[in-house]
Amino acid sequence: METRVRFAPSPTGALHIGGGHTALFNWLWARRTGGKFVLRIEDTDRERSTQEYEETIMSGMRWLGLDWDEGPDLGGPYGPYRQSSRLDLYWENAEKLAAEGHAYKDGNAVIFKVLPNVELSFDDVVYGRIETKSDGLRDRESGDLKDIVLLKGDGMPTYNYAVVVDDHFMKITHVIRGEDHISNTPKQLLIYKALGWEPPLFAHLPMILGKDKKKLSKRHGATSVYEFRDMGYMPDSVFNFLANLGWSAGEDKEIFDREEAAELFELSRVTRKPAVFDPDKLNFINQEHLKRLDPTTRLGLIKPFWKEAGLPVEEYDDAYLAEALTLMGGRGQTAKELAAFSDYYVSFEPVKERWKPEGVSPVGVTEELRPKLKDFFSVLLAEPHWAAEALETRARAWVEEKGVKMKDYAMTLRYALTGMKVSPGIFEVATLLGRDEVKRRLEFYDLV
RNA sequence: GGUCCCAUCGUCCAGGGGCCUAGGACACAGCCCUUUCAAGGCUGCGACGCGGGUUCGAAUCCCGCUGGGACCGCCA
Repeated sequence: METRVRFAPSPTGALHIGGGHTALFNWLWARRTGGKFVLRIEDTDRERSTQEYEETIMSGMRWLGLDWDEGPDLGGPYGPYRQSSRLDLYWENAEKLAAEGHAYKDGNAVIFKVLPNVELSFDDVVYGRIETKSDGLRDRESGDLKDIVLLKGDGMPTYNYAVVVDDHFMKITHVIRGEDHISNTPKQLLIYKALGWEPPLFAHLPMILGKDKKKLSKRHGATSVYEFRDMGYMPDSVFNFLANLGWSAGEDKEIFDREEAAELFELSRVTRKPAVFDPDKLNFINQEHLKRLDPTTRLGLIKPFWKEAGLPVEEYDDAYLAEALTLMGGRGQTAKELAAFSDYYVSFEPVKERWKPEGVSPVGVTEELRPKLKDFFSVLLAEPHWAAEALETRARAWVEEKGVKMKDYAMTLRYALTGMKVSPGIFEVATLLGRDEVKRRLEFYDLV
């Protein structure tokens, strides 16, 4: 039988990390088994659901590379895929439950009667056997057995009811969702039972917690996938990072792409312990993916951040800019960081803003030192073969002759060209910047 | 309060009776490389929550405790 899984967000906010994690594992399982991944919108909360959020969630999923096979935009054989368009189905089956005595009406609402001592144990694909009875479904204060609202006063179904009806009619084979739903499962099982339907397999996923071990929320800073995009994280990295939460590819493999993950994924390897979101690890994974990018892709990623910083990106050709980024090597953990670290290739302005004569490590540009620096830079600028190796050879010869330290002069050059105390090899930087630009920058600081 | 779930380095994972003096990764520290910072290489720091069993042997199985978490909405 074909595997059918679904991700069923309610459009009451952007796609957050926890939702992305759930969607990702569903996607992985669908791709691994060659099955179908269904997107269903649970918009039964009329107050909070909006069309905008629905679109935001969908584009968040697309950004992560989680494509679905059936959904409100694509349609499919078991639609419609928006709960607000499936009301007849909910009404019909609620009516049936009421007619058979499983439910009763309370005004417009239809409420499922919970009987004591009903066996509701089930075998969770990741948690194993979960033993419970209907007796556990008690009210917080009164402690009485609590009936389950099926249809609300406004005619909309509740989550626990709609999810059963939809999963059944959409022929979902595996319900893969967060562990916070384990305790909802018995209620749903009760409804399956009353309706005489075969329940799907359940596979619950460990929660993602913040540093304080509490369920990840806004308090923990960035939680929507878009915030990560805006901070300069790549979708491949966020995907990779999320996939490693509650699952491992095995064999110490932790950097991978979607295809590899889809090939290796196994529900049986999903862990049960809640996972703490570690931004350091995300940074590392992002850096790894950043390093693996080809120059063109990398440039496409960095450009927006340069532009955002107000740099005249259009004045340069792509080959030059790509070369600059190649020179940057493994520096920077996010696109934003890499863009900030490499602004001096695109403009002299940020260099000027950072420059302080005394800021040059370790000695600063003192008037006493200036003549020597001028001599050094003049010699460099006079180098006929404008290439990193030739410049370095020339510089080494000069410092050796003068009996001074390369570091003092290289650092001043670095600072004048980049406005930073750290950069790739400064002769490489100078080479790429070109003789004219190097001269311009040095002249500006009266260093040549 | 009730029900359920979970428990290996600070964090993410591996290990599921002997291969474990517990492995990898992030982070952290140090060294090498070096004109600086990354990258890379090497080294170090660092965990089976506690107590009982079962067993020749337990991180691994069982029980209890403790500690976390989730749910108990006409929210999803």
